[in-house]
Amino acid sequence: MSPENTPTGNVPRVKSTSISKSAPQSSSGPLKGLYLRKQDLRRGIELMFFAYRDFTGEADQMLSNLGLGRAHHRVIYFVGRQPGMSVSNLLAILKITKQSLSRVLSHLINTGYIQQTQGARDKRQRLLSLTKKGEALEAKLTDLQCRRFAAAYSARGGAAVDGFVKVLSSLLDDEIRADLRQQYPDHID
Amino acid sequence: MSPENTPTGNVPRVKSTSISKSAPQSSSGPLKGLYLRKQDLRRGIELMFFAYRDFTGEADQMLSNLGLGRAHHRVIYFVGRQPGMSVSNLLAILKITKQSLSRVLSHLINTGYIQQTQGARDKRQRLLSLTKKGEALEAKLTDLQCRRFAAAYSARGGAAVDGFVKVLSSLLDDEIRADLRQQYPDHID
DNA sequence: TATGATTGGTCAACATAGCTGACATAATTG
DNA sequence: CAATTATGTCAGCTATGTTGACCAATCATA
Repeated sequence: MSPENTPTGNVPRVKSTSISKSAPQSSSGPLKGLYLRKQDLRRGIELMFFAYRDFTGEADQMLSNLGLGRAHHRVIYFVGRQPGMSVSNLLAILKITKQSLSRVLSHLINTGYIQQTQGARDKRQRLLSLTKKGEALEAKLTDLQCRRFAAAYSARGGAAVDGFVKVLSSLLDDEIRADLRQQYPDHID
Repeated sequence: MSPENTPTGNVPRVKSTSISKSAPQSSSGPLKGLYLRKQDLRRGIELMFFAYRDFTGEADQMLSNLGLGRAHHRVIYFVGRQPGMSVSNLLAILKITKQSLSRVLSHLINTGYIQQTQGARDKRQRLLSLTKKGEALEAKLTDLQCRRFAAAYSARGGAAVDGFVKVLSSLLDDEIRADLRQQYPDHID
């Protein structure tokens, strides 16, 4: 059989785990707020897993047709977001080693998606930017993901989007949240 | 390049991107809803990337101390969530190949985190469940992640949590959303 | 100006976690 | 009995992360 999906007989049913809606919670005191029940927290965990997978899935598919992977996508995305970015800046965002970055970045430069120019103030710096080809790909990939977000956002409305952004922000490590707050002037935080 | 952002400076400033809150949007028709501006959608993309990384980071660390990885965590999590689950069921949830699953699952069985029993109705099935050792690890890992969610949820309140769940649900592929709706009786959808 | 720190690159080796293809075994089902 | 299903296994490939060791150019400063 095709090993991946097609549950055939047994669909992911989870009766046994699901505590009934109004059942009191064993591990906690009284009235922690209904959204803090263990089942709600676990739903959050699972939603993150599934949503992240689906969110990246379409782009991953498009990338693999070009012989690229998700790591290339990240580089293209963040360089496109901030052209003229230095390598160390990119490393700080991605939080991977320079050896890991080197592999994908060299490939993107060799295949004409990214160009680098020497820094004016500091000549050691390689300032990265997208080529026309890189811009075209970035636009296609970002459009794909933006469409998914636009659909979700408009299906749920502004109040839901607000809550979404607030909660996601609070899931971040403090340091990262501070960075993002700087970058988005009207960030909800 | 993409017409929306273009900082052209190098610093992580995104001033040029940030159209003022009430400014009309160039690429779209009138009044698509303020949260549908390109910058808002990109913020969503980035929040997903950073939040997912931070969300998994602490557990990854704990796992690596035990010589395990994120793939093991997923298996432990979903088996813990639904004890007695069959291998094909798990494959359907994880959407990886049986060869990939085999590697981590065998390891978890050999190291005593997971046990399997023959199915009663269908003797071909291997029904998976956590051992005591597995339960202990699952509890530690899930608690870590639940604490992060509990902090975010209580920092932002029930309305925000509601929006968070709604938007994440709408980011899912339709098929997955249907599955999750079944599993959570009071799922917002 | 000499020294040390920073920016960036490179080689080599390794680990994790995905993938494909091919094949095997046992049990169920028609 | 034959086909399908559930599961496992061997072999090999790829993408993307990791360490560790070095090197070169440039910058900043004592």
